[in-house]
Amino acid sequence: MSDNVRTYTAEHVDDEQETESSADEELQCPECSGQLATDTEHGETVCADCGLVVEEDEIDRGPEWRAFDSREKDEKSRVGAPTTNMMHDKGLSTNIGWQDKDAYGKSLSSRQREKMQRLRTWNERFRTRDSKERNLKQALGEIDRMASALGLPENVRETASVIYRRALDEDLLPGRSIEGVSTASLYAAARQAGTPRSLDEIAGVSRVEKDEIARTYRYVVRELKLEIQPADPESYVPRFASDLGLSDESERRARQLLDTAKSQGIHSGKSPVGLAAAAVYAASLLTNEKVTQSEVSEVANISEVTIRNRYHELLEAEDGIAMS
DNA sequence: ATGGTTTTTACTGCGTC
DNA sequence: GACGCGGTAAAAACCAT
Repeated sequence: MSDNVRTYTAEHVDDEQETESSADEELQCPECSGQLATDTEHGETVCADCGLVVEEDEIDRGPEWRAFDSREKDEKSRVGAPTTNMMHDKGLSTNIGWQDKDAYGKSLSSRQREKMQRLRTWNERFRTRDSKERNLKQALGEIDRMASALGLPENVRETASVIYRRALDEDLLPGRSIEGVSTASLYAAARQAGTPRSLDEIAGVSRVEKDEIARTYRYVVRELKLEIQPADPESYVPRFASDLGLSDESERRARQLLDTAKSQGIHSGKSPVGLAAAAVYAASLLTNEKVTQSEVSEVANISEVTIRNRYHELLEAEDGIAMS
């Protein structure tokens, strides 16, 4: 059972990414010919694999037009102001008394009792479904807001929504804040999609504290059995490089450094961000494009010491290959 | 809670512009 | 003298147990 769930998600997520990128303008990267997700509609250009500029901090002014299955697609096909949480079902939901009495206070026949029991069951089902829908709506708004602030592409938001929805379905919410779980979902989605953001960055746009995000994230990942491999250092490279205004050449070198490091297993246990930052710095030295350690540490949010340690290791690994 | 590992903080010395 | 860089020791953060 749980196996089913897992494989389903994995495939589902993959599907989504592919259809997403191919639905947009088909752009293949000349360098890496990897997946290149552009979202011209929202003014974002994001390529996970190769050295294309990632535009950050863009504001998404698109309509709330998200659909999660074909049914919702039909219902939601409209443009307009986002639905607000002002719409309560205030007084509109049904309530069925628990006593087996009719309106005059008389007891019901056993057949009637059975019927009422069935009605209660169904009513309860619909009621909780409604509350979940409201919950979801709020969470999606939150996810969208944060994703916009971080300049994350559409497919990441989709994935985040899927994760959140599953968390909701599996009753992971009680005891946790909606915001916390939305943030965690987004964090997870960003990593799964290969455009990771560090916990710090995520925490910067969330209303929730960093360690709570981390806690919730771990919890969600464990409960939903999400398979999330440690972030690939290379996925940080383009962002850092463009933040520092480095050439494509440097970026290529940085990747190359990381590859050889990986092939030698230098990278295990080390923070991916640190490695990426070090690779970028090292590459800038190799191509004579002056960037200082402190500049790199600035954009990567990593200490200079770590950069130093890592980039020594990177260069050593490179030399080792060159010798043999 | 604990212990091992990694990252950060703070400080110092060296060379260069 | 300020700046970039390298190294070190101790503290803090992180992770698995």
